[in-house]
Amino acid sequence: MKHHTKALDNTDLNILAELYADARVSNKAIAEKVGLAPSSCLERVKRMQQNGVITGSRLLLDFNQLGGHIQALISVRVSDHNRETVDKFQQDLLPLTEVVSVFHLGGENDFLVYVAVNDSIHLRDFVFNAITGRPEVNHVETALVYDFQVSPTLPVFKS
Amino acid sequence: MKHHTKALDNTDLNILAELYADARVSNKAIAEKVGLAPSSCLERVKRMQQNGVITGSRLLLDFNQLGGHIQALISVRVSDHNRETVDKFQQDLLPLTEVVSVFHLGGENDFLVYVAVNDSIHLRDFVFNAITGRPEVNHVETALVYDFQVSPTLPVFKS
DNA sequence: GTTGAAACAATGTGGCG
DNA sequence: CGCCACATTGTTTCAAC
Repeated sequence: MKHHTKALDNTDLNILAELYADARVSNKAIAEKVGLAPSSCLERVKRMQQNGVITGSRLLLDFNQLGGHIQALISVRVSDHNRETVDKFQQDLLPLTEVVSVFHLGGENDFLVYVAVNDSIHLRDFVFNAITGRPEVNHVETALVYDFQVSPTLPVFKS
Repeated sequence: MKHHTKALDNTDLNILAELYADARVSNKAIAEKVGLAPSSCLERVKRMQQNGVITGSRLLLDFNQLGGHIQALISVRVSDHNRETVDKFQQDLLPLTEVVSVFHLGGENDFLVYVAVNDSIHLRDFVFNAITGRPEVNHVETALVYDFQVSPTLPVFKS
């Protein structure tokens, strides 16, 4: 995935900052903000998609209004840390409709699974069916998510 | 924030699913997918933004290619669970450039702070300056994030 | 919700520094 | 080589139904 490319310049980072704050902003608006012609700006965005710097975009939603009244983070420890076991866990869990995201961690817990579900019955079912039912799973701990906030600004990294 | 509105219908959910998978998809493409005229589709998207169902959109980025070679989840316990303490913690942390997102949790840990930083020196500095330096913070534990994956599909909730 | 027209944005080409 | 201007194509948006 390391598509050996030239480093991003400051204009690239400015473009990413605009898109990070609002992924639906128009190319023309970005171009104005960063001081480029629309065609040049679009060229850079396309290039960053090709390079894999930009990997996609997501909507932020109020899951509560959609019926997802419970959100939880499930900490999971597995008995076996082979690459196959780890990859399979992620690949099995990510497509499940309840799953929003999956972290693979170093440290005490191996995974953190962020889920959104209807209600506590649905949460319990999910944990039994998708997590504790797996033979490699050793330890599970579920914490309710009261609030989840995403920064609107791109992290800045020193060159 | 509960803008008492009519429930979302199935077409609304289909629109959200399209935008969730790719927030930059064009309105015309959504309209085609869900079988609506572009004008009606746009009207629904606007309505859902007004209602607060759609709260924003973000780019997904490869932080590594941006120089964010270390990502971590910092678990934090605070000594005081008043609303003011909790709100202030989130409000102080979210604007920091290293912070990607903040979970407020029930359970043993009160917060989980997801950060992306340059290197381990930067991580150590962040933890000292932004977390352990706070008087209300009781307990801190940092876990490296080896991998983070976001589901491309919207959770489905039973009506 | 739809249609259709006008305004606007995205995108490809060629030329300039 | 990257940027810009311009022309073409496609998209958004609004009014009328």
